[in-house]
Amino acid sequence: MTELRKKYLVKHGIRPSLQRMAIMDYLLDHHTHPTVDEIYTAISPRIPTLSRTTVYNTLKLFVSQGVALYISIDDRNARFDGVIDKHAHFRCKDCGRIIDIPLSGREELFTELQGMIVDYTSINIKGLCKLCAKQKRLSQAQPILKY
Amino acid sequence: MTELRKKYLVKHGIRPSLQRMAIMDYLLDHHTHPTVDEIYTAISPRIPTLSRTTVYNTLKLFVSQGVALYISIDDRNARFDGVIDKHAHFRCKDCGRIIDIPLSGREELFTELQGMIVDYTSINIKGLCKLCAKQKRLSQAQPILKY
DNA sequence: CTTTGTGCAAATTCTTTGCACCAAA
DNA sequence: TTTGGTGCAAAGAATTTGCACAAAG
Repeated sequence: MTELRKKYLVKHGIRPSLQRMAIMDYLLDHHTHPTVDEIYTAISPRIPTLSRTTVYNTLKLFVSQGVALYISIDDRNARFDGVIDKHAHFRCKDCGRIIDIPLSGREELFTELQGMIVDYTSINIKGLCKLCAKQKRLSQAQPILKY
Repeated sequence: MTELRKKYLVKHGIRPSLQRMAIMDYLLDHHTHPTVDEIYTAISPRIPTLSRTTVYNTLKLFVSQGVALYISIDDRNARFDGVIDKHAHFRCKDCGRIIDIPLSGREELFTELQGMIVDYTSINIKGLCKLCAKQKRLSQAQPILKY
């Protein structure tokens, strides 16, 4: 398990330090598109000497080596994704969750644009997620009476 | 001209102050997806008392009233667009320019996602623009000799 | 022993907030 | 004369930088 993850990093030219493994583990175990702070807070107890700087450094390295994606759907913080296959991101304006939206193939456009060289296309969708949309529908169907 | 712009703001529930008109003018005259600072720097000479706070306030108002778009393709700064019809944005990693990419219709997906309510979809593309791609091709074709 | 990684503290940058003054309805 | 707009200065938050020490090849 740990060996597998180690190999994964090495394969992408990343020396597998304790911190880097822990951060990669976190990304691959939690598909929540975490912020730097979320990662730091989660891992900190296990690696008490960990610093935010290292988390920043590591994520920057991961992105440059192509094992993580930088997601800019949240205006406040940078978010990161260890799942690197093509998919869109949906951000719910009520609960704030960021949900993966699979691309069915037809949407994988813009790999070529006359004369331009496309590296990467990101699709960000904003609105209400299923749960929040449902709650809204319910609260509208049975409005709270105001006296 | 000024009357037209005034009417445009009023139509969208925005009181047309000098500052707001100037900022909307700037957005509609420069399709460069400017940052707050770029707008501030450009307009400041004509309105010497202008503050960055007002630019922030105004852009937030514009976005909430639907006359401007918030663009998060640039990791460093918020960028804004006065052109509100659907199009994608391309950011060149060399020159940094942000270029509009028209959507041919087929790409205007994600207006409905089973159960979710979609407000807005943004498509951000990164790579090399035509000019920078050309320059790169040329420099590779005629490499500088090193002695 | 030389290169690379980590982590602290300070600095920087972008954005927001609180508040007083000004302007328009 | 009340509501809304502007702008200064300060605060806040996220990220970067400089540097010294630690670890690994």
